[in-house]
Amino acid sequence: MNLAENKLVLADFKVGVDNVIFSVDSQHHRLLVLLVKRPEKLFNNQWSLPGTLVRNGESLEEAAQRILSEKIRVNNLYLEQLYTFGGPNRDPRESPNSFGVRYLSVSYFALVRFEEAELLTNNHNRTTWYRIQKVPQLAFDHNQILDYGYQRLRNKLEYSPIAFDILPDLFTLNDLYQVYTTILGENFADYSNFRSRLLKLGFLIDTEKKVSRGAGRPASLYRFDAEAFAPFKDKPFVFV
Amino acid sequence: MNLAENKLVLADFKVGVDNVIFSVDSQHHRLLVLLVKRPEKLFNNQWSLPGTLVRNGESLEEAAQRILSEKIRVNNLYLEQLYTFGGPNRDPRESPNSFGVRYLSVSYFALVRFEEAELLTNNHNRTTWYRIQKVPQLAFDHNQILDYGYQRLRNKLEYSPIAFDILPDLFTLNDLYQVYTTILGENFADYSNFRSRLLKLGFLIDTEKKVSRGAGRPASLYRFDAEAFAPFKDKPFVFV
DNA sequence: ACAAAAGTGTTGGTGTTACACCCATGG
DNA sequence: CCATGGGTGTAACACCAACACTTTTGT
Repeated sequence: MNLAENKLVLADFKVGVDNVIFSVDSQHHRLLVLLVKRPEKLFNNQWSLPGTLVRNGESLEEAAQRILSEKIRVNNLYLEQLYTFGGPNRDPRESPNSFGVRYLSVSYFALVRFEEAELLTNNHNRTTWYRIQKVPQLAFDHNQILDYGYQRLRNKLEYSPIAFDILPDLFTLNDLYQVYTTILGENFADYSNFRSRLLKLGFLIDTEKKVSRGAGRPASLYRFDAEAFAPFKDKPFVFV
Repeated sequence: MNLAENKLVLADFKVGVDNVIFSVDSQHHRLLVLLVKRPEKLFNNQWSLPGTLVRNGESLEEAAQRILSEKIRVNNLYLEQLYTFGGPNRDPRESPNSFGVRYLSVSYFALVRFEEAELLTNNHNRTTWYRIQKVPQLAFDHNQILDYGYQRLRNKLEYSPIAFDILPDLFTLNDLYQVYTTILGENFADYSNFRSRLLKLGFLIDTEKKVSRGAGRPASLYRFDAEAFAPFKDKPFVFV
């Protein structure tokens, strides 16, 4: 078969799943992403997004769940599909003339709670949280995937209640505000209005419990009421 | 190889690309989607989204472009990736026990200008525009894909200048308003404010040319200035 | 040990801006 | 008859100020 004929032949694919897993360290106001150091020969010892290849009988989302649960133990998890990167020659395992098998990556976007997340298989620090600003060069096109995930995170934060998948069950209004400022940047809204607007919407329940963090007046602990949020589902701009 | 062993084996995929191609018939205020009647044995004569399988050396987007250019000739085109559907058993060509090859669909979202779009290969009406409300049951999971694309369309319309990929180069402000009402529904904004707000933003250029459509005062024709829009890129809620 | 100061959470007020609704005018 | 433009009331937000409750500091 010559090259011209080969161009008309259907490509055979292996499908990989790569996860962009975000978390927020509220204490230090840091946005974190989970990276793993590759044990495989290819890109050996380079940092990358945690990923795997899809097995027989496994859905894409199941593969995403599997690789996630191998790296980290969580109680809470938000997971959604991000984007599919599939140009030829994005994976060095492909032969240069595009004969043979192609590699395609379906990326997933995940949020976990930093305090509850327990890193597994952390031998020799091969699985670590990285500050988003300090992410090194990654294997494959994973920097591009990460950028895309970061953008999605900022967008979703504005209309979707994903902040509550990052925060613990009980949180102060300042905690919530801090999540927004650490992810979206300092200048996005006034705290005073942020407070009163969200409280008026009625899906934040004051538990009357108080916490003191260092000096200052103790803050009320709130929790998110998913049912009360239902009317605002997919309405744009609930937050900010 | 028994079933348990097989579960650990990497799946082999063929990758398909399916396009959700939207257009708006401004004259009749109709949102349209392009459907094709399948010539293949599988799902023969059922309506479906135009799609194809990815060939050797071809990127996903190239495949999307290819299938589009086979069905329709356009001057202008907006194209972006939509979602990847890849569960096992979504395609009847897969064997029921998930041995053998899997089929995965990367869907793309496209907008074309109705007046300029010329349907090709329209023998026996096998390629047609369908009103979104009248779409029949489609092959595979294409109804689901279409729903997802429709949702994306409505979302993007609010912050992205995609309306100008639907409208001709020159349009009246009422044309623009009609695009929004036919896609988003009647009750989304006041025409008077819609007008003045968009004009104040400065990316709509009045060409001073007038058109009379039936009775009434002639309307000014405007054109979209992409450069002047740049500052609003990715700013939420420019429109509506 | 007590009082003052400082720090943080909470609440309310004011001016500006954007929008819904309505009406007048022009071709 | 429809495009265009303007005018008014309301609601939301930015900015600012006051107050409440606690820890820290000074003597």
